[in-house]
Amino acid sequence: MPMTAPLAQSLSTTEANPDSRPDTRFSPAAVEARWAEAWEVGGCFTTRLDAAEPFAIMMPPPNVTGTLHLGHALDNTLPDILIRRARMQGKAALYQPGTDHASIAVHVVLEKQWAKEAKEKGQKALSRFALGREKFMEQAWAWKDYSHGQISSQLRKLGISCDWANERFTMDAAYVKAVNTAFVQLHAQGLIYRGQRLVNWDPKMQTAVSDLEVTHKEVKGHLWHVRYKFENGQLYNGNDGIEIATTRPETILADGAIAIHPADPRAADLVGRTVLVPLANRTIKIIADEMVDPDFGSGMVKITAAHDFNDFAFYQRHKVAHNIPLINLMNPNGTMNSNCPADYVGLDRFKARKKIIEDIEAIGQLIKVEPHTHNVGHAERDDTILEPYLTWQWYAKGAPLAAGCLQAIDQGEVQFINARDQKVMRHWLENIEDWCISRQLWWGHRIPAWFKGVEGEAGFEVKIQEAAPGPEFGEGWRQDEDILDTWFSSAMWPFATQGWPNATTARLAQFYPNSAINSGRDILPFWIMKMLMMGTQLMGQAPFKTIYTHGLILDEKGQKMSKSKGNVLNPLELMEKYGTDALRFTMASIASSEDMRFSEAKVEQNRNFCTKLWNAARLLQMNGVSYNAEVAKEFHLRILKHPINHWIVGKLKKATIAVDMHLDAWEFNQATHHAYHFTWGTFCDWYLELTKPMLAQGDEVAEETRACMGWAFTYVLGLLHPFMPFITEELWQKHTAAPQGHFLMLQPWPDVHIWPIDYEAYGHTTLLVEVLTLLRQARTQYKLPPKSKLEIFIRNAAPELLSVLQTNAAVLNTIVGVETLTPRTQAAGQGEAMLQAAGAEIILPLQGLVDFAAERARLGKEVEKQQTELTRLQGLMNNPGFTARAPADEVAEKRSREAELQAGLVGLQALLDGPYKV
RNA sequence: GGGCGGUUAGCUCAGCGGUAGAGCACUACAUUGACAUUGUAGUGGUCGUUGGUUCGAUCCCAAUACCGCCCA
Repeated sequence: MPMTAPLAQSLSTTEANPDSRPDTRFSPAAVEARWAEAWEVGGCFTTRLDAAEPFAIMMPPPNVTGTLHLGHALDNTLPDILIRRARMQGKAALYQPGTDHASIAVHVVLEKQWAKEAKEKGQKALSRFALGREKFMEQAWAWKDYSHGQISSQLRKLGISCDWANERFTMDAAYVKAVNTAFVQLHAQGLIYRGQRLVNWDPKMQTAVSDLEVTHKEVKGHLWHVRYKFENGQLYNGNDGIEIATTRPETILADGAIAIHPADPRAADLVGRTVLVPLANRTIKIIADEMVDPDFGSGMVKITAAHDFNDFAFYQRHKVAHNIPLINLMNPNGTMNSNCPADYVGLDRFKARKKIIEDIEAIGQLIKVEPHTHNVGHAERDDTILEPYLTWQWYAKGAPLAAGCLQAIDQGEVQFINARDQKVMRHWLENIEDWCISRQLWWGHRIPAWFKGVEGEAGFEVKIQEAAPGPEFGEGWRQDEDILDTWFSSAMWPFATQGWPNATTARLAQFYPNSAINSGRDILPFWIMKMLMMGTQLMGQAPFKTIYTHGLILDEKGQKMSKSKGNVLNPLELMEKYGTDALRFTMASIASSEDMRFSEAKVEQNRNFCTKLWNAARLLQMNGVSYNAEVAKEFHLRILKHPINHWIVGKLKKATIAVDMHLDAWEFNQATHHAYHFTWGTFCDWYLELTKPMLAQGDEVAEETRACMGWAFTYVLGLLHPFMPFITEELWQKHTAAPQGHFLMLQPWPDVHIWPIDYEAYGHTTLLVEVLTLLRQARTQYKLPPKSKLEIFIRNAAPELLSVLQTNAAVLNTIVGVETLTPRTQAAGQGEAMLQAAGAEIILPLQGLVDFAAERARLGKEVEKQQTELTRLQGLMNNPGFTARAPADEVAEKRSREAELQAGLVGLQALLDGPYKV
């Protein structure tokens, strides 16, 4: 007989067509696209700008460098869960979307593209300098449009509920205005200055990068030992010169001094003498300084102030006393410049190194070469070996900006979800250096500074202002060619997105400071610290109240995901295969401040969870249960009679409280744990099983149960909605009696605190569940045929236990096959098994089914186990320290457990000594 | 060299003062019944080591070993 006929009769009125009976599996693809659009069209994402309590989080703006990866999925799912809950709680929830122009990263992307295209055509790769600034910017904007389109469509697919109407890009006109204003203000406050010093220079991109963007890597190189001769063939202690070891021989041509440790025994003899720089034939002084490590190399080092950070510091200490030259040997692209002898001019820095070694060897001054491993700075973005390089740059003063942040932290204005972040942040702030904020790139915010004359020379002038200097300032002004570090603009994200510097915008007043910020721990110093600086300085208040960071997503083997390793998982593919809800739930369930191992198996597990939920809905539907807003509204908890219905209300309340508590604490993994186990383990495995016989009764119990099930499931959907928006919306809409244009997404969050709970009824059901569990165990253990029926007895049962078991005779029958349950006073005898449950003895007549030896062994083990626990408890009770000092409920609890064990042991022992005696 | 973490079941991880939990894996049984993307039951751990605090320590403190990340 086909299933559909009887089913159709039991369908709820809203689902009259039998053909629309849902399949046993949830098909996410169509459903997701439909709701993503309906929510947006239905205005669900629009931020309330009324007096509601604000809850604002700024999206960490993805770089417009391509498409999103799993890290983005995590970064956006977590805040979206809180935002969706806040929206349901009736708050003015704002998840501020937007993208970051990602200056150097976009430069790298474009250059890679050109290199690829050129290779295909067999041509030489284009450089941005050949293209020119204007054409370059056109290409960059085109790329931005492409990447932005990808990103926003992916975020929509992820179900991220942000206020798209207010989306921002860090290079929008209004944002540019904000950045310029910030630069001018910070300069006026004396926090930005121009300085000439060594920077980390990327010769490939031809720009400065900040200290934080330098990755130190171990590189296998060499240590070249070179003889520096004394002038005119002089000898000291029989030597015609000194030995200097260097890892960078190409800088020899710029040597300005030799340094030796003052405590070095040779120092007395050598300090103050001069030596000849090989090949250059200039004389330089030997100077004492404690920076030298006497145990490294030859114990003396050459000083090349324009090409080494330590040497530059040495230069600052000694330049006045010793008139040390500061020689720059390189062009911005890493080739040797005209300060070198003609033979070297124009050579690439690494070719020059090779040639210099050859030339020094040719004149007999190369003593030896040793292999040597050392740390070399690489550019984080393009992996080029960086060059310490002398340039003029703009700097932001670290210390005063950090002071404001430290004050905000000290005063508790900002809370760190992860205590360690506060330690790390303090460490950064307390050891801060000035921040190089200018970059010699094009894609970004051109610095609002105007120059006249040659920098470093007399008559040079600078003006800091948003517009070009007018004619009243005379001719010859030019705007600084440089742009700002990307982090300068993203540091303003919490307020520049809300209308700053226009201080009167309602959004700014409502949403600043933001409620929280969320990001990967890896950008704590880049972004979160910079936002703290800008916020405290420009807004006078920390930009957010809560800081949450998470670790990195690793693959299932604990390795970093990377294209070269081929272990990258694409969120879009996972969403297609398992559904967005499964991916979102997985993200929340693995969220951690530590690095997280991600695996497809976890997504699969959560896809199964979706299937479970889907089929639970099917069961309700097949039983004529409606679950929707109307049912929920008309349902009155106070009129509930049946203890099992009271029980599920209590369980749902407990689960919701737990989910709320963990979400408040940003403990997403714990929140999903409670939501998952309540839904699957309590609601589906127990409640939906317990209610089957209740519904079959067809009386007022069935009626009440049907109503309660529908009510409870409505709230289960609400509870799960922030984690799994699509499937929950689909199920809710499928049967909802709510008017058109209503969404689960906008339903009130379960307000469980007003739910009355009948704890007595709840407790009785707990007893019932305990008995059912024991009987299930017994059925397995005694290998009872699955469909066999039992006639059992109960002894020493408390009246409430007896009552709940008798009330639920149908449940006992359906779930554990108990046909009759009869109280009796006689203990278990021959051929009977005894189970201890809820303080009573349940007796199963199992004539012929019990292996007496095995049963004796089991009971013996049980006695042993209980005896061990009893002994421990008795020890505790005899310990006056415990009874006197432990909390009273703790003592009372142990005491009652002790009594329970004692009674139980008597029963077990009686069985062993009586019917089970060998 | 400095800073910050981690070490709990075969694997991945929760828990964090009253001698331990989940998912996966594994074992047994079940399957016309919402769901085999299933159900029921079970196996599996001296919570890295050593001290200390405490009536009581996986949990707090200290030392130590190993592993990891960040900075220099």
